[in-house]
Amino acid sequence: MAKGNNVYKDAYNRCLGLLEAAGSLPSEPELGATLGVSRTTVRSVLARMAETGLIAWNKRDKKALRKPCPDDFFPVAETDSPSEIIERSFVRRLLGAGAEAGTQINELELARELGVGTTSVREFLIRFSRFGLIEKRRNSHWVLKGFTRDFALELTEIREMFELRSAAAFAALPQDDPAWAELDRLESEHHALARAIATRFNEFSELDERFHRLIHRASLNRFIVDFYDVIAMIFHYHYQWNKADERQRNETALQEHLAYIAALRSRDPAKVDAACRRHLNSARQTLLISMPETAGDAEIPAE
Amino acid sequence: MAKGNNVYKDAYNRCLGLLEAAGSLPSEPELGATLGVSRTTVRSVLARMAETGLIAWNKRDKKALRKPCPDDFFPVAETDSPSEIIERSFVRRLLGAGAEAGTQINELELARELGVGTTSVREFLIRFSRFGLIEKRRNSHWVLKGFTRDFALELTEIREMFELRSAAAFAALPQDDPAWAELDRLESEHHALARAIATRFNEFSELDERFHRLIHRASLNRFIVDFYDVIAMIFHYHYQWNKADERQRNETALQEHLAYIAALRSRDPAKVDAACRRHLNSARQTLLISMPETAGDAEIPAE
DNA sequence: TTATTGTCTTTTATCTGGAAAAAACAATTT
DNA sequence: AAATTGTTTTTTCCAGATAAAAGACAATAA
Repeated sequence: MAKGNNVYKDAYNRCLGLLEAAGSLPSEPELGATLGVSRTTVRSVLARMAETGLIAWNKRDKKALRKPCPDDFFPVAETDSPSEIIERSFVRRLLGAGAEAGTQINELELARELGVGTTSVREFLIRFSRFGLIEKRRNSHWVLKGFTRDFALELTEIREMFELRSAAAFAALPQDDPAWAELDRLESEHHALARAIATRFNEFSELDERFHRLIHRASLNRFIVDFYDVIAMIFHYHYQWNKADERQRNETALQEHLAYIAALRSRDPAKVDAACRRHLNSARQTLLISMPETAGDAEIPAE
Repeated sequence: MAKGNNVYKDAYNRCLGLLEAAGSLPSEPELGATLGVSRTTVRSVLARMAETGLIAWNKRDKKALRKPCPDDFFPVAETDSPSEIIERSFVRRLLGAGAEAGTQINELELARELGVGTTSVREFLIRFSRFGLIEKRRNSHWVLKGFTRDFALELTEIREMFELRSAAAFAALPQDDPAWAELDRLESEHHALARAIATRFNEFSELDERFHRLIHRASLNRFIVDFYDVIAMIFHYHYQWNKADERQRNETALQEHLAYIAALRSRDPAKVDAACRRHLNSARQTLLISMPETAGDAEIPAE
């Protein structure tokens, strides 16, 4: 037993999408670039597509012979890498119930439950430790620190410090910096979403992340930029199953973003600071309200 | 092949020290606590000590029979875990020369050169990635970002932000907080070292770390506390072979610490801020001056 | 009783092996 | 020539195995 072939399966599934849209496929290197995989994987994908009669593959020609049907796709469960499987399942437990602070984490047990090797679990835990939710006892087990109110407060404290600084840096960016064009684009997306907020409110979180990452990037500081991963992880998973008031919450945040964007454009430090503070305050409130009062009494969502 | 026995060897060596100092050894659990290992390891240590005629071990009695001689110690090279071996050697290269930004890191090659398994190398790289000096390409190699001037500036920017906030929090600590007593203790150590600075200047860096960690802890924020690990790593390794002006540098810093401590005691936010700024400024200057102008032209110290 | 020792079980740390994926190289095709 | 395809080599990813170390339980001594 060795490496799984999830990269291939995932690339294959995505390639089916491309095929359906275009009717034929580009060169191997180009395909590799768009799918984010090597040519070796691209060729495996093409080989199978030819085999199953999806395309006629002759050197440069890759014409679609028929539309992909649902059966052509690999089951999504098989397109995840062990590390993705572990992350989803681990974070779900962690942010959900039954995650009393102080609980110890057993690598072997986790590996068995999830059907992955211990190496993957270990590597995941090491990677995950930077989020400040678990801690290692030297030569011994990991300990859960818990997704507590304290954690949320510590997280938001840093976030506010970093974002205020980034926003100030953003406002000071020269007029020809590409970030301004990117901000324009994001603003239009905000307006578009605002017009259809009643039905598309669930698209906000992705926009939110792109917006804040853009701001953070203006800091030109890798530690600030990287820290946004922690925030994004928490928001991504926590709100995924905490849908209370989602629509209202997103609508408010969207309007705050628009005000924030206007402030950035004004390039007036005081206005930027005020708009940024207002938004971060409400983001903090939203997070705190949606959290269990004491660790461990949140609802666990069905898998 | 499996796990090495470096924990045992290291514990054994340290236990020889205890034996020499005390003439006899305490109970197994107590010994385990002082050495930071389990009873299982303690018993292996005792067993060997009995075998080699160092102690007479009969249940509760563990009397020294003779003084440990140099031959009794395991070679220090054998007391390091693979992960420690990798860290030292990797960081040495990284902060030294031949570490052009953009260079790619080969797990297999590194493992072979250092005589360790690839798993250890992988785990090390994952752990090390939080320092912001390397970056992973998905499904591919790691890339060196380099110990550059930019890195130093980004690092110090965060450090200053965090420490100013921590220092303010420290000054606001209630009078009965144990941190004040700890500060008193550190102050005396500073005074003691100041009196003997001519000969003991090299003891400063350890004191420096303890002092700054104490300050940072007052933030009560795990992200701030954890970030000090990045700073400590850089200072630890970088200054280990950059000894230019070490004495003068340490003497200046020591005096700045004393002023900083006095400011904290005054509990006057403006004074704290000023003293903290002064020290951080000179720390930044020191780091920048001691760095190669362009990445890769530093001297590599002999191993 | 309570701490300590003796023994047994579980878990971690690390190496190895091998398939998947990437990367490098060579041969074609436009 | 420049890009694309065909082929070979290298490297990563991950499961499995195992000795070391930790932890748990039982027996014994103070």
